[in-house]
Amino acid sequence: MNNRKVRVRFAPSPTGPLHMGGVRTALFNYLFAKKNNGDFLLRIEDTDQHRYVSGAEEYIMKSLEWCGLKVDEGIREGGPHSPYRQSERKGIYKQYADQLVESGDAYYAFDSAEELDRLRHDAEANEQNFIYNATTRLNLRNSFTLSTEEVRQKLDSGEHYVIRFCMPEDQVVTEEDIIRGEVSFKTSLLDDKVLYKSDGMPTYHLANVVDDHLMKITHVIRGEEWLSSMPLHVLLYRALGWKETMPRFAHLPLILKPIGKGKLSKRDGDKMGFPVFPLLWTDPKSGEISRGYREDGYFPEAFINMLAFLGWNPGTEQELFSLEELTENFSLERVGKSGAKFDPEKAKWFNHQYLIRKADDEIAELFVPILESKGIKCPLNKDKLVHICGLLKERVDFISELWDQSYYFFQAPTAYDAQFTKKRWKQDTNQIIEEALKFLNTLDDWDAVALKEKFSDYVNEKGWSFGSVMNPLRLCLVGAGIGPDLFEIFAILGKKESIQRINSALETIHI
RNA sequence: GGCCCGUUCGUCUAAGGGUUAGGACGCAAGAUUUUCAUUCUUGUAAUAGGAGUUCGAAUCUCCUACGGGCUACCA
Repeated sequence: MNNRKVRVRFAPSPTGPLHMGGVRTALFNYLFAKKNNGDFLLRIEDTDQHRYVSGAEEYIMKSLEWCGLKVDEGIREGGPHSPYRQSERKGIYKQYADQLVESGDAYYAFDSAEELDRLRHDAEANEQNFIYNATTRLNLRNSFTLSTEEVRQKLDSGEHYVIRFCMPEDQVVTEEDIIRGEVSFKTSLLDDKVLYKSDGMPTYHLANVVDDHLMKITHVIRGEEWLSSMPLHVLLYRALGWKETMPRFAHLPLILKPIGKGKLSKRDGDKMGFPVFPLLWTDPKSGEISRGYREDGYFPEAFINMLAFLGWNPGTEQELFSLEELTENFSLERVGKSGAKFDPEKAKWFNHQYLIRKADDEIAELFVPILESKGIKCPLNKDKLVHICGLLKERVDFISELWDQSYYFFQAPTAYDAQFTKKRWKQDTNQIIEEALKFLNTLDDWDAVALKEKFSDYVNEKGWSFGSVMNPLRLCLVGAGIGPDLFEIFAILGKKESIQRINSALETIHI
C-alpha cells in the first residue's frame, strides 16, 4: 500500500516495573523493526497521573538496556518527534479532540462519574449492560441532549466535561490483524469511549492514535489485551482523516501462569519462586522488593531467547538464538495466536545453555564476586580458577550455583558427609589410605594426567578396587561425595594441600 | 452477562488436506563413571468433544465445551 519506512513503538505506562510480558512486547517490536530496517521508538504513555509511579520510567529504560534492545527514538534518545513522553505532549491532543467534535465524530459529555456508576450498577442489578452509546446517549447529559447554547455556557463556565467518541450506530468494523487475520466488531455493541478527560489529558485511545500518526508509526505491535480496542482505534484513524497511513495491527498472545488459570502475575513469581520482572524492583511506596531476572543470575541473552520462544518459533529445530539471529529470523507471521504458559524450568535450561557456551575465563570473572561474597579472596591463581569453572560449568544453571559445586577448592573440609562416609569408609580404609598416602608422597609430578596414570598403576598393583580407594580419598579431599574427576581435584589443590587434607581426614574419621 | 480471541504430548511448539503427528523442556529407564553430575541411548505422552465438506482432515466449515482478554474520565 505504501513504502514508508517501518517504524514501531513500545509504549508502556510508567505504572510500575515492566513485566516480562511487556519486555516480550518490546522485544517483538524491536525484532520486527530491525528485521525490516526500521526504527524502534520508546514512548511513555503517562496520561494517567494517578497511576504514575516514580522510578518506573527509569526502570523501563534500564530493562530494555539490559536486554540489549536499543531504542532509536525515545525520551532519553530524543528524535524528530520529541517529546516522547505523553504528559509533555499534552498541548497537542486537544486540537484533535476539537477536530472530532467539529466533524461530528465526538461530542461533549457532562455526566458525572457518580451518575454513570449508578447507571452501570442499576443495569447490572437488572442483568443488563449499560453502554454509553447510541442506545443511551440521548438520555444523558451531552451535546445531543443539551442545546448548543447550554453546552457553550457550561464550557465557558468551566464545568467539568469530557469528550466522547460518537460510536456509529450500526456498522461492522473489520480490520486485518497480522497475527489473527480478519477481525470484525459490531459498533452497536461498542461504547462511546472517552477521548479527552476532564483533567485536560487525553485518554490512552486518543493519545495513542494521535501519537502513532504523528510519529509515523507503521505497525502497532501490542498485547492481546488491546484487541478489543482495535475497532475504536480504526474508527479514530478514519475520523481523523488518516486512513491512508493507518498502521497495521498485530496483537500478541498473552503469557500465562505456569499452573492454573489466567495471565502471569507478580504473585505467581512469588509463589513459585521465579522472577516476573527483568530487574530487581523496590516499590517506592511499600518498600516491597520484587526479584529480577538479572539479579537471579540470568544472562540477558538467555532471558531474551526464552522470551522470544514464548509465542514465536523459527519453524526449525534450532532453539538457541542470539539477538542478531532472532532479528534475522523473526517474522510476525510465525507468532502463534494462543497464550503461552510460562515454564520456569525451561527458562533455567536456556540459561544453562548460555552458561556452558561461555568461555571458562569469562565464567571465572563472573564467579569472582561470588567468591568474594563468601569471604574467599583470590585464593588461587587465575588459571586454576578458570580451570575449575571449566570443570564445573556443565553442572549448573547459574554462576552462583558454582559455589555449591566448588567450595571445597577454597576451603578444606571441616566435616565429612555422614552418609557418604558410612557408605564408603570401611574397616580397612584407614590402612589403605595410609598406604596410598605414602605412595602419593613419593610422587612429584602433580599433574592430573600423570597422577592418574601413576596412581592407577599403583592401585592395580596393590590389587585394590578403585572404589575402595578413590571414594575415601574423595571424602578426604572434598568432605563429600561430589565433584569432578578426583585427579583434577588433586592437581588443583596441589600436593601440599592434598596431603594435608588426607592427613586431617585420617585423624578425624573413625568408624 | 455481553463482545472479541483462542484450543496439538504435563509445558513451549512443528506439521501451510495425504507423515509411524516431529523437536525441545520435564519426567523415567539403561549405558558410561572412583562419587555426584555431565554425556549418550531409549522410553513417556497430544490433535478438547461432536457433526459436516472431502477419496482423504490436526489442517476447511458449523455447533458444544473449556481457556483467555476486554467490558473506567486505567493503560
